[in-house]
Amino acid sequence: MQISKGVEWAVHAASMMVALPEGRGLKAAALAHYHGVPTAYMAKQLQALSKAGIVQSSRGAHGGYRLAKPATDISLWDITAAIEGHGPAFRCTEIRQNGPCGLKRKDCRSPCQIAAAFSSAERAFRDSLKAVTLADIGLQFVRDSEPEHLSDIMHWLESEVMPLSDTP
Amino acid sequence: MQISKGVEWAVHAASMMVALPEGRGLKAAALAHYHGVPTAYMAKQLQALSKAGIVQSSRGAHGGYRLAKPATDISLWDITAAIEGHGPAFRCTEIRQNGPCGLKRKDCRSPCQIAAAFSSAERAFRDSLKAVTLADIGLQFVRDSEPEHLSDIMHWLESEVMPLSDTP
DNA sequence: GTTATTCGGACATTTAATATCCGAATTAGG
DNA sequence: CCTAATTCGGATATTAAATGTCCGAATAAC
Ligand code: SF4
Ligand code: SF4
Repeated sequence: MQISKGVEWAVHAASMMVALPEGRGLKAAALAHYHGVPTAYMAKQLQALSKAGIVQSSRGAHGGYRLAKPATDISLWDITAAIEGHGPAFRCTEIRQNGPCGLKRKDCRSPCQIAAAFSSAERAFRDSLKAVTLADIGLQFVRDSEPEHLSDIMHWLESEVMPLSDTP
Repeated sequence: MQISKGVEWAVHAASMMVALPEGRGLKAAALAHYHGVPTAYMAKQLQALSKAGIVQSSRGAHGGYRLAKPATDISLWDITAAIEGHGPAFRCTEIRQNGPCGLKRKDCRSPCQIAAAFSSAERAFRDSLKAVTLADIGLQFVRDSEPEHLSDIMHWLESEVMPLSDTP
């Protein structure tokens, strides 16, 4: 019942990419250094986002990552699922088929009330995260931050994002 | 983002206790054997339920477990929290304080939008599980099961529950 | 008081999360 | 066109957590 901390890192990295100019990217090392986390492990999360089609990667010199689609089309659930997997949190092991009063497999066609209740709770969790997009996060962040802090970030971005190829 | 399978076992065990006659109990070994799971590990889950005040335990000869309060007052969330802990699934490591543009601690008094979104999603999850009680599970189980199967269970219960002390 | 029985917490083992490394692929530049 | 620099990608260690096991403390029957 713990969410991997890689999810937190991935969300932060993706949020940073929202502010990127069109056709530019950020390399994994820069994102890791900015957030003060191990480079190789941050790269692993970006890899997962890439496989899920959330970010686009360019290899070789002047390569890096950028968002693969508009920020309004990327929800927090998309990122969470990309890192943690799409499988359900409550894993039923069908122990009702065990023991002295075990049911036959044919009597287990429909999930029991217990499994249904957890499934419903997880759906509520997912729907809540699906309602929040990276665009929302970015907008609120700009609103709530000190102008001075935003200026620092823009400055850092320019120093890292400048030398980038625009070919996809 | 995985729920321990101990939760599944604990819910099954607690559901079984709903059917117990007043003042009777079931020992850990019986519950474990009935569900076809390791005895000692099932005992561990029951221990957690006991500490959380969900079940009451009696030691010594003819000891065992019984529900500590009415089935209508025990929700699936109560059981889940007893096994998995009450802490949040999304653990914020405050990485916004790291790196070249790190914020000062005093600027982090309020949680950011990311943490707030996950907190809200978890609340939705909890509320959904809180709405389902052991009484609901028991009632639906009786409705959906074959009479033959219920008869088997009653038979087994009588053979296990008979020799029990009624002193708390 | 003795003994049989059961829960309780302390102790191994296995699995998953965390962190790291080096090769494959691509591009810039000559 | 070829080379070298650079970056991503998957395979590989390490650490933490979940899973599974054991024996002592406590209780009740006799
Ligand atoms: S009865 Fe429900 S929770 Fe139990 S094993 Fe079957 S589907 Fe899973
Ligand atoms: S910005 Fe939000 S998610 Fe990131 S470290 Fe701070 S509270 Fe956590």
